[in-house]
Parts: sequence; structure tokens; C-alpha cells
Amino acid sequence: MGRGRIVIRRIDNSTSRQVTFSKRRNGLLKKAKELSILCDAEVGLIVFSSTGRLYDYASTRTLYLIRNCF
Amino acid sequence: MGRGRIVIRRIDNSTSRQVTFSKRRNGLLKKAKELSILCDAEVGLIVFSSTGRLYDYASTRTLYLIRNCF
DNA sequence: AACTATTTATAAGA
DNA sequence: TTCTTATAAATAGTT
Repeated sequence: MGRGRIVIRRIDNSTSRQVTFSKRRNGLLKKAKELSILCDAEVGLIVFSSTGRLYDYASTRTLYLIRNCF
Repeated sequence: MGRGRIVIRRIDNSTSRQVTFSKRRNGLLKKAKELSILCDAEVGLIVFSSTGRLYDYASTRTLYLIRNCF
């Protein structure tokens, strides 16, 4: 899905890992939202970066439930 | 991302909605797992179908935390 | 942060 | 409904 194929294993180089995290995190959040809209499904997604920043998406009240866990 | 472009809105036809749900749910779960492995990130994903079935992925202990909410 | 060659996901069809 | 395939979309490597 890019200039070359990659193996799904931890990316060693921290800069590359950061860049890939940013790209794929955005892609994942977009697809989570699309799934909930297209299919009328409840979706809750949380992503923590290695630096502890939180990114999330939830279709309705799911997010509140999840956040109450932390 | 297929034979034609689609607009992101609720799919009216329930059969099509079911089929799309199945395909995209699998894709989303796969990408959630890839993100966690590639980028060493914590990822928690839960999806409820309209019939109430639960599908999920979590990189480590996230899932347990989420499940305790329900 | 943009670009683009290429891989991957998937909408429609069989 | 499982498999196929044409095509849209995501993204790896580059600039």
C-alpha cells in the first residue's frame, strides 16, 4: 500500500514509526467513522501513542463509557 | 475503493449494509492490529453490529478495561 | 508537509 | 453467499 511492501512488525526507526503512526492513525479513525455511518453500527476506537497521547472516535455514547474506564 | 465510488451515508438496503459491515469490520480490525504492531501503540477497538454482536481488538490490557464498562 | 508509485481494501458482479 | 475483479483509497518511500 505504498512504494514498497512492508512486513507487519515494529518499525525500529523512531522517526519512521512516528510518521507511520500519524498516517495510519488518521486512516483508522476515518474508517471507523465510515463503518459506523455506512452500517449504522456502534464503533468505539481509542489509540494511545507511545508518548501517551490519546486519539479516539466513537459513534455515540460509546466514547463516554470508554473514557470512564480511565 | 471498489467498482464504484460510494457516498458515506447509511446504506438503505439491509442486505448490502450487512455485507458491507462484514467486509469493513474485518478491514478495520486488521488495520487496528497493524497499527499497534507497527507503531508500538495501544489500540482498543469495539464494534457492535445492529444485532448487538460485539467484535473487538485490543493491543494489550485495553480490552479488559473496555469490557469492564459494559 | 506534499507527492506519487504501488499496494491494499473493497463495491459490484459472478 | 462465497469467490472474483475492476477500481477507489490508503500509504511507503521519496522530495
